[in-house]
Amino acid sequence: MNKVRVRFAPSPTGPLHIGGVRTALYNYLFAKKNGGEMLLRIEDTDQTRFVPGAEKYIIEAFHWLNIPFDEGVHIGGPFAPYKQSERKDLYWKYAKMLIDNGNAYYAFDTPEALDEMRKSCEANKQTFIYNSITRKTLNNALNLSAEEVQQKLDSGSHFVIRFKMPENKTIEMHDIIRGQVTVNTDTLDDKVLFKSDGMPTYHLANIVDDHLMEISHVIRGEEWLPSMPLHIMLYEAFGWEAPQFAHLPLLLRPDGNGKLSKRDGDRLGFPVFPLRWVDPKTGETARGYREDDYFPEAFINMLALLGWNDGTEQEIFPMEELIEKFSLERVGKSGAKFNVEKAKWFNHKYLQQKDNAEIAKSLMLTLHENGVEADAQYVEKVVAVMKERVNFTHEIWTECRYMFQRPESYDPQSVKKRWKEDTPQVMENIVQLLTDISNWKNQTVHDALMNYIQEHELSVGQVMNSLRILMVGSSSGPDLTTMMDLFGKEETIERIKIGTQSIVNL
RNA sequence: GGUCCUUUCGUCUAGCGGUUAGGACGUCAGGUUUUCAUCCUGGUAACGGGGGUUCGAUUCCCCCAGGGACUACCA
Repeated sequence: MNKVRVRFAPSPTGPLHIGGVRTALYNYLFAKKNGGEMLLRIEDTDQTRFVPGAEKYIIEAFHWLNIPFDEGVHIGGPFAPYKQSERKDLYWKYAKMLIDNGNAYYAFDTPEALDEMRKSCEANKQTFIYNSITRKTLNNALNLSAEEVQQKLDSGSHFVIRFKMPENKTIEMHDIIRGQVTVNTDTLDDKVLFKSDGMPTYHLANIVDDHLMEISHVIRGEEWLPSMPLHIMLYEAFGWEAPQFAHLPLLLRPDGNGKLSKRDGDRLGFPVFPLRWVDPKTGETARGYREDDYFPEAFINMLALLGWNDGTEQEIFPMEELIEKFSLERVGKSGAKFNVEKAKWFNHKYLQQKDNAEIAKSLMLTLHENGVEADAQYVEKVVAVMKERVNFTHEIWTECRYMFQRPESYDPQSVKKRWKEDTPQVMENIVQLLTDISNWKNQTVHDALMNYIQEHELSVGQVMNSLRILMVGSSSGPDLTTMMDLFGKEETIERIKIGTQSIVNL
């Protein structure tokens, strides 16, 4: 087998969505598994759809994901340039080559005329196909003399170049994921290869570049399956060896039907993009996994398992293991609905494995943004006790503010349930008791409280939960004396005093 | 409408002719905990329908139905 070379070839028409990320990921895994290379090529042959910032976004996304390319627009390489608009001059030669060998022809039909025909066919419940039958009656070189064609070209008439699809030919193709796929050429049309604006279409540019860049495997989304026959025919027309194809199943919407799309994220409350995206025209923003505080490793792990598994019951795979175990043969055939809960679960799993100091570092940023300055060592200790309780780093702040700030209010329900007539008196005694503790530690505080409770024949739950309300503001949170240990003696006593006063005043 | 792809618990999936159809997320119940969460244990829940082939089909074939993609001088 030739060297494995794959490509990821997005169009810079907007942010990369997670389906695209998964396609790139599978390309990457496949390449690395087989000791091959992966390149990033920008397919910007449609000038009208160009979105500024999209290319930068794509590169940044892969940087965040820690998926490196071996060659590409951003790093160059032996087959540069890697942007199709910069390769523009090259495609004409290949289009001409197909004309010369009879596999393509000039066509002069106007878009309006074709539109008209499509409409009238539709009205008659028929499908207009520009193919071996209809091409005989249309405005193209096949129906004109060489002189007429030359005259049109010389006079600067707008033209396109179309592929001359053979008549009634059965094409049998092989897809690594889907196996044998068979199509009859009569259902296909004479696709435009070269547009009147002087740019190639996707089909031409893609085939030419894949060939020139020595791509061995084309791994792409299933939306491209219908054009696989055209692409195979193109390789044949050029006399080139075609790469192997693998068409990945699509990522579907979690609720209803259809392909996962840009809008779904906001509606359903989860990002469909790796990074936050701000539309340069409208200013609209779309959430990103990075900004939602997912670990890139967790995000990748989740995505990898959406359509692939290694046949065992393992679900947590670090990147190295994904590379080691990945195979296209084990990629599923049917579309997968995206599930946010599972995504969160993956992040939870990765959070538990992470180093506390590292989490603390990131948490400090969140704290800082919220105007909280905390000691790094303290934050790390908080992380150690709190991380198992949350899915995301930032939740150690949003869900556990009491670890950094005194409660601002006291949950009425909890107070009603736990706060009794004699509680203020008990708290006053406890303040005294705690004040006398010289060796402030989880254990000593715990023992002191337990002794007090026993001596006064109080209920453990009653006392501890009242204290918890004063520490946290509600009936939740980690082990009480662990928390008190973290807070320190002074803060603990302050919280008891302040809280008791506030509740009494209610 | 046409073409192609696809179809196992609510979701992601294992299964590649003979299984009590397994796992994970979710959900429910119980346990652990001074609370909540985590965690642990257990339960719930699936082969779209109809024909074949076969001693035997979730598994192979055909038809239907559902779902998806494509059907542009967009990728």
